[in-house]
Parts: sequence; C-alpha cells; structure tokens
Amino acid sequence: MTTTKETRLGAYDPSAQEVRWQKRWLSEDCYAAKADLSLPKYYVLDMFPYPSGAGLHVGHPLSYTATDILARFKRHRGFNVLHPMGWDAFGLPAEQYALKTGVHPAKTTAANVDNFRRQLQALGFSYEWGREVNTTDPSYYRWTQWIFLKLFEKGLAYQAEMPVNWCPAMGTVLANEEVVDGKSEVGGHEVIRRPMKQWMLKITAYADRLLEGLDDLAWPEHVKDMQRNWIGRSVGAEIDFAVDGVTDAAGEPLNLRVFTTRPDTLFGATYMVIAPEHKEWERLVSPEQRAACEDYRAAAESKSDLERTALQRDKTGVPTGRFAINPATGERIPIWMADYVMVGYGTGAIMAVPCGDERDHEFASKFELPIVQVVTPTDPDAPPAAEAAWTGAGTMVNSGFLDGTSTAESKAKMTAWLEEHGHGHAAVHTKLRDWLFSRQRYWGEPFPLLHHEDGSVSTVPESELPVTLPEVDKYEPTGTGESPLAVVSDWVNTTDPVSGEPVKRETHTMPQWAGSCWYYLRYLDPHNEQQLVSPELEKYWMPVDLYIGGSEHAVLHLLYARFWHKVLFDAGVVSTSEPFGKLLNQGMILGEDGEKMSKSRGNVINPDDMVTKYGADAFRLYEMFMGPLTATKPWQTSGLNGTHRFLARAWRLFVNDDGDFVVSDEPASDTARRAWAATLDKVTVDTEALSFNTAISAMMEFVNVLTKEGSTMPRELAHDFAVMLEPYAPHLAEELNARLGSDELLAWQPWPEADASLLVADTVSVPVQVNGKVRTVLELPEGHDAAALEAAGRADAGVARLIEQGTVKKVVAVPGRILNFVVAAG
RNA sequence: GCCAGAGUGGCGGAAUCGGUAGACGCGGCGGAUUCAAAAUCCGCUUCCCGCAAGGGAUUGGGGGUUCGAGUCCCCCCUCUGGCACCA
Repeated sequence: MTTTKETRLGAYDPSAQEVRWQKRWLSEDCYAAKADLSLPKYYVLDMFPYPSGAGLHVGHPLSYTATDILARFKRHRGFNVLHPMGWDAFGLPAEQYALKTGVHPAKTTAANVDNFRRQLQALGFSYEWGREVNTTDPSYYRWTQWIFLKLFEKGLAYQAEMPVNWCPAMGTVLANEEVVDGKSEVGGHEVIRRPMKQWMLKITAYADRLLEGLDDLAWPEHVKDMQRNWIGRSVGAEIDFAVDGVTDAAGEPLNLRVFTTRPDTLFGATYMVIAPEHKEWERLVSPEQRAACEDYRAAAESKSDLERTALQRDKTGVPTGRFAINPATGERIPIWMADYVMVGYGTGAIMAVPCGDERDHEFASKFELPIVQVVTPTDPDAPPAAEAAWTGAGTMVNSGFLDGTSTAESKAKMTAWLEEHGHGHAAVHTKLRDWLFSRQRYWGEPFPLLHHEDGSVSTVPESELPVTLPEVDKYEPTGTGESPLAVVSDWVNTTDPVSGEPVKRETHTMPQWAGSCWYYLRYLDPHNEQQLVSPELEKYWMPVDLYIGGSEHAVLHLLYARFWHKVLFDAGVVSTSEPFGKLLNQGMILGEDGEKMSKSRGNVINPDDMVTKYGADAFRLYEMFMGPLTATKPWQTSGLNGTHRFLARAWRLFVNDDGDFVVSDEPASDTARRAWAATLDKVTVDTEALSFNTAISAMMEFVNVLTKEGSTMPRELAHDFAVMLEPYAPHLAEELNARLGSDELLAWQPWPEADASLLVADTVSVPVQVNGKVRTVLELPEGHDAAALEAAGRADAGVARLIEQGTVKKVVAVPGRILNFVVAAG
C-alpha cells in the first residue's frame, strides 16, 4: 500500500491547485491593464457571447483559449494588454423563456451570465473582470441609444414602410434570424411578408467606404470577399426606354428606366422585363393583358423567397402588351413581367440581352423572343448565340457605331452616347440594402424617440437617457404585430421634456446587433458616466489588435460594427476609421462522431465535465493541440489523456516519488541546454504566429528529453520553463513559480530569451540520394563544403555499391541539405 | 452554377524560398511494475515482401517540369463553408 500512497503523493493533481490559483488571480486582479499609457499596447478581443441557458460548449473555449494565450504571452513580452469579456445579452431566447414561464428576461439573463462567468473562470482565462460589460445594463444601453441619436441627427435613421416576417399562427413578427426556409424556426409555421412601418439605418450611404476600407485590413481573404460580395457594387449605366404610346401622371411620355452593367450590349436588347412588384406596373400593362398580369402578380406574391430563387429556376413570365423603344436601334421591343427580375435591386426593370446574359437567353428561348448577336466572343469555340449566351468579352457586331470596338471600350463609348443624347447616364448600384433596424420585441434597447400628435418624431434629449425598459406583466405578442411595449400605456404615453406636450414613445426595440456594434469601445472606459469613451483612452487602445470569433459573423456583425464605427469616426468620437486590425475565425469543433455538435444528436461535450476529470490546463492544451485554430476538427475526449500526461510528466520533473518539490542544482546537461534553447525559440516563434499546436508539441518534446535523461528539472532552467508554460497551462506554471520560491505572480514576469549560441548545432545530418532515393544519412560538421560532402557520400559502402552498378552522370551536392548521385544503368 | 478553403497512417495532425514524408499526440500491440486493476515506465506501430540484412510502394486521381515534388504547372474527382436569377 505504501507504494500506492507514494505514487499518489507525487502525482499531478490539478483539482486543488487550479481553483486556488483562480481565486488568487481574482483577488489580486493581476490581469488588469496598466494605467501607464506610455507602454506599448495590445488589445486582444473575443467576440462576446450570448449567455444562453445551456452554458458553454467546447467551441467557446477554443477561441477564448487562443486569445488568452496571446494575452498572457504579450504581457510577458512587455505589452500593456487589454483582455476583456462581456455579454451580448439582449435577444430572443430569454424573451421566449419569459413567455413560457413569466420569469423576467433580466433575471434569466443574470443567472445565465453568472453561469458563463463561473465557467470561464474555471478555465483560468485572464480576463480583466473589472471591465465586464452587459448590453442589457441601462448604463450600457444608454450609450447604444446615444449612438442612435447620432445616427438620427445625421439623417442616417429613417422610417419606411417595409415588409416584415409575419407569422399568422404565432400572431407575431419574427426576426430574419428566426425564419428558416420560409418557416418559423420554432414550430415550423408559415411566415408571410407583411408591410409595416420600420426604422431603417442608411448603411448604403457608407457602402463605398465599407468596401474600400476592406483593402487595408489584415483579415482572412474569404471574409473580405464575403463582405465585398454582400455589398455587391456594380458599375454600369441607367438607361431610359420610352414606352410606346403611354404617358405618366404628368402627361409626359412615360420612360421605363433600367440599370445594366452592360450598356455596350444595348443594340442586342430585344425585350424588357419588369418585376411583378414594379411601382408603375399599372401604366406598363395594356388593358388586354391586365388580368393576366394581375394573376401573375398574385402568384409571385404567394411564392416564398426560396421558391422564387433557388428552387424555382424555371423561368416564368407574361407579356404586358406594351412596347418600348430601344434608344439605340429605334426598334419597338416587348415589355414582359417576370419574377426573375427583383424589385429591390436597380430599378426593378431590365433590358434583356439574350445573346449576352444566360438568364435572358433562357427566357428568350422559352418564349421565342428574338436573339441578336452583338458580341463576337474572344473564344472561337464558343457556341453560336442562338444556342447559348456569351457573357465574356469580345468585339462588337450589329451595333452601329460600336462595331469593331472591344467590350471594355464600348461600355464607355455607349455611356457617353447615352449621356449626350439624354437617354441615360453612368450609374453604380449595390446589393447592400439599408438595415432594417426595428424589432417588435420586448427584450431589446428602446428607441430614444417620441411620436408627436402631428405625426412628427423627435428625439429624447441626451440628458434624459437612458430610456429604460418598463416592467411588464405579460410578454405575449399583442397579436397586431406590435411590440409587447405597445400595451404598456404608462410607459408609452409620456410628456415631451422639450415642449411639455403629450407624446408617445416608440414601441419597437433595437435588434440584437445594436449592442454588439460598439462594445469593444466601452471596454476601454466602462465606468465613464460622462462619455461613451474618453478620447485619451480611445486613442491609446484602438484599434483592436487581434479579434477572434466565429465565421457566422463574417458579414452581419462585422459589417454593422464597421458601419457604426465609421459613423462615430465622422462624429469625432473615435480616431480610427476601422475598429478591428487583425481578424481570425476559429474553426468549428465537431462531435466525436464527426458531426456538428447538437443536443438532438447527443454529441455535445460539456467543458465542466472535462475540467473535473482532466483539469483546466489539460483541457486548454487539448483544445489548442487538436490542430490549427482556424481548422474544423472533431473532438476526441481520449486526446485529453495526452495533454494530461504531458502536464503530469512536466510536474514529475519537479516532484519526486515522495511528493517533495525538488529541482537540481547540478548544471544542466549540454543536451538539456540545447533542447531548452530550441524549444524556447520555437515556442516563441509559434506563439507569435498563433501556431499553438506546434508550440505545444515542442514543449512535449522538451519534457520528453528531460524525462528520458531521468533528471529532475535543473534549477537554471526551472523558472524560465514556468514562464514559457504559463500562457498555455497557467495554473501549473503558477504552482511551479510559487514552489520555486517566488512571491510574485507570473502575469507580468518577462519572457526568457533563448541563447542563440545553443541554437547552432556542431553537426548536421545530410541525406544521400542515388537517383533521388534516400540511401543513407551522413552526419557532417557544420560548415562543410560540397567537395567534402561528395567525398563523404562516395565513402559510404552502401552508396558506393549502388554507384558502381552504373555511371555517375551528375552529382548534386548542396552542403547541409542534400547529396544526390544521378547514375545511369550499365 | 459562382466564390473561398481543404484532401497526408486506424484517428487528430506535422513538414510548403522544392531537399530525410508521417514530428507531437490519441488509439493499438508487446513488456516492466502490481496479489490484481488503474496509474506510471520502456519498446514497437504508414502499407507490402522478407527470419533478417534489405527491397518495393506511398501525401485524392491522371499528366508535366526537375538531379529531386506533399510542396510548382495543367486536367479531373471528392469534401467543407459562403453566395445564389442582383441585370
């Protein structure tokens, strides 16, 4: 029994140590950023989570561990590090829970936040908890409302009648995020479009700047591409087509305006198409075709978005009975109504050029409309225009004054011609639409807006902020599509602080994106009651140096935040035009079965269980050791055995069988010193490069070298080893540091430097090939020359035997790298 | 369909200014220790042939460049993510 006891005494047991250090870190607030603004700064940020009732899953700590390692590493490297955490706590789950149980969302949220914080602290993350923010805290959303006032003042917020997602079965409006494939995410009920007065933010006014700003960002290319794609900037021309025999409301001849990116192909426009929802459809339809068009409009309206796009590729349409004049050819061409033209893009109408556009070609083929070739393709093997559209470049034909001109040149020429003759002008359109900013929800930021009896809208003065959410008895939707706030008459009916008149409050609330648009700024100065952030602190800390989060936010959150940031920049609140410098998306962690983790599959891993069984340090190491941060990879709990064993072996280098802490005062062996230098060098480089998996494997190799030597840790390396380990396994490192006799916590202790002289080996091994196949490996002194290398190769018996079987045609000798004999048979 | 990324042992992955493929770890097998088990320690572990020495094959598939290709070029296949009639 004694042996068992002894083994247990010396064994690595993280459970007690880890909790002890977590308490100490909290009580000493040792990770707080320094007030000294002359130090070099490093702002490392996680996308803050929505504190769900389910708690953390293993995907959260993946990126949190990565940023924690960086934060800890940078502290050792002499940076003043800001590493905060907070909560994106408005949102639907808490409200839906309130609907079911009557528990106020604030209560649910507070409980979930406590649980999340506890879980994060149990993993030993070095967040500065004194800066914690919560988007649902009135002292926080006061500033969200304040930013809205800025948007409103600048004319970037406006009201418009917009379709919303109305779910008749649930009697409520749903957010876009709650609608999946045209059905409600919860319950799978049908969702229809219904117009309602909404608050919009004019993000389109910033489209060009949001696009240009991407160029200089150190972001993954695919994220930038997604944003570029989302903004979807197209350069072309708007062209007016006179509608034959139709006048507008003012009695003038009616023009049908289209947008095209291919003005060069105007001579090939053989028909036109208007979207079913086109504003002027009534004038553009002949009396004979009116019934058919009305039917078509009704059919289009009932189709879901999905049917109209992905699944319904087969083109449909009806002729309007009207004709327009092609300004280039002077010909009468028919106007059709078809749902392959979208009302929300461009002018809601197109000129159709079947020879140069696949969709137009398909439509023209189906309805037997003329196809006129106006471009000779650059590819001589391209099928004829009657068979397929050619969307590429070429030389113009059948195009009057453009004949013989290239596509690029023709675009400019035609645009100039249009302007000269008053038929059109150059134009730019984007796919990006203005941001629908209001939600018919309780659990969100109230708008600081007052509706007057005359229909005008005024803002709540800054001094009256925040406009807080009222207590309500019921969270049930009103059934009219209005927010639950609409029935709280005490709150809705108030007095205008400026005029003293009775006014009504806006009852819609802001979407969840609002609070997350600027939280990174509040961390800089979270308790400032006078300002959103002090200019001095903002100038010092911004921009964020490293921002890590899920790729699901590649467009929306990151685009909205950039938009608000630019507005704040214009308002002089911030000093940088972009908020986030380097951005990274962590990969997804799949379940052990290789499938996405989900409750229904039953493959969800709870970090708490892992910490209980293996310890927080082993858990952190495993998450980082699984593979590159950005890769998607499956979880394997057995993998934690490996990182736990590594920590146990490291611990055993300091602790003998009796459980005594002992380091060796003997000088370290040459092998140990060299191994240490190589390890420290690699860990330094790899950590800086966020290549955590290879840094960990280097540390493992080092511990294996010492273990194999059978030595205890040499004192000359012991403390430096603890510092190197700290970013990765902070609890064990702190324990080692303390037992080595230090009273100072590791947090800000300097990073050790590798002895460069030990990084150079005396000898190098050089592989010897015969005809490209490795036959042996030579151990040669560092700095040998090509002749010595070749001689050594020829001296090798095995190599010599192979060489003698033929004639040496060539010798490739690269000292220190390779020796290759090219031998011809015979 | 378009855009982006990726295909390497039983598994996670390592190695890309072209130069020893499979570091490190999991799992597995064998051994030590133990009354026994767990834990720990030592050894082996890409595949095929061979008692061995050794030989052959091998980085999704097929071509090519090169003394030499996981890495560069061309064609193809598969997977993942995003967009999806945006004129």
